[in-house]
Amino acid sequence: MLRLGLCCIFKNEPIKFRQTTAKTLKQFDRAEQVHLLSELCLHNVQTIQLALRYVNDHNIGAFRILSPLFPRYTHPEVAYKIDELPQQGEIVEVCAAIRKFSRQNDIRLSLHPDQFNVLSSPRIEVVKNTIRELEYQGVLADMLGAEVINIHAGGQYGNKKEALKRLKENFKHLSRGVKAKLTLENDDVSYGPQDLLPVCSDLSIPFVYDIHHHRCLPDELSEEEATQQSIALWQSFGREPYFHLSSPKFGWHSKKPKPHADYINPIDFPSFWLGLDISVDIEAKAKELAVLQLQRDLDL
DNA sequence: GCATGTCAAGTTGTG
DNA sequence: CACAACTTGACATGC
Repeated sequence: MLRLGLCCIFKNEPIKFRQTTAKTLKQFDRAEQVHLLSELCLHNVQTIQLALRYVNDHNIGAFRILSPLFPRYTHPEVAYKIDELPQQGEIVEVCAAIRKFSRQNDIRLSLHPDQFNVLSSPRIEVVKNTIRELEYQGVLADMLGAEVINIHAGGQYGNKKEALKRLKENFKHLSRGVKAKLTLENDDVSYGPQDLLPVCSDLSIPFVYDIHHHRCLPDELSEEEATQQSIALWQSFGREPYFHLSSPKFGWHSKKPKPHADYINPIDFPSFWLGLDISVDIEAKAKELAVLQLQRDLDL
């Protein structure tokens, strides 16, 4: 079965996550801070429940959880742990319900930490912050039952080989739980499938194939080859492959094909993906509307 | 209310 | 050299 996945948020559905900033929090004393953070964390996990109910009702098989679900969890000046929050009990209960619901209904959950997470950086501070953030994502993943923590390989710094070597070295410093969930994804400017498949193989982690990025940054591998090699790697771990799909906002012939369009043009869905046992996250600005539209277009 | 500026963080390519 | 782009705008502030 091919399953489509929804990313993070909704366009039309009244399912909204909440956020705050460190600047706001710093106006309050610690007791007030944890009170506000508690409200936000509880609201956000309850909102995940709404989101999963929606995706289950609409035959959507995967959901990507937005990174700041626990707002400012790793911010150096306001960081906190769930067991500091007044509503920790409720938060933990809702998370248990989320794990149960997604397991019973076979909904895959993933995380995609944002661009500040760079395991290949030559700057020690950057790597330190990355590890801190990835460990937070690991906590989130364990609480919610997410299976994948997916990141990019980072910058080139004029020497991709050296950068990937640093990435592999820094990977060792992650906890076992995070290592078991981490995946690498090809990006649109630096690292293609050909660069990352061997790295993933070395690290014994899966490779998330983003075909839009591959079209922005082609390499010697064809789309079919990248697909096959990614599937082989996922299957070697007994796991279902994860792919990403988006359409270019300005068309493939424009100067900049990178920005994502509101919807997926069915032309951009590779015909050789049909019939495969894979999860395809739909990265489109119209969110749930784009997923439903593609389901109709592909006759799923 | 609504418009506007701000928010922790990295790296690259474009105009 | 400023800014957009990347998985994603939401929130605080000032009128």
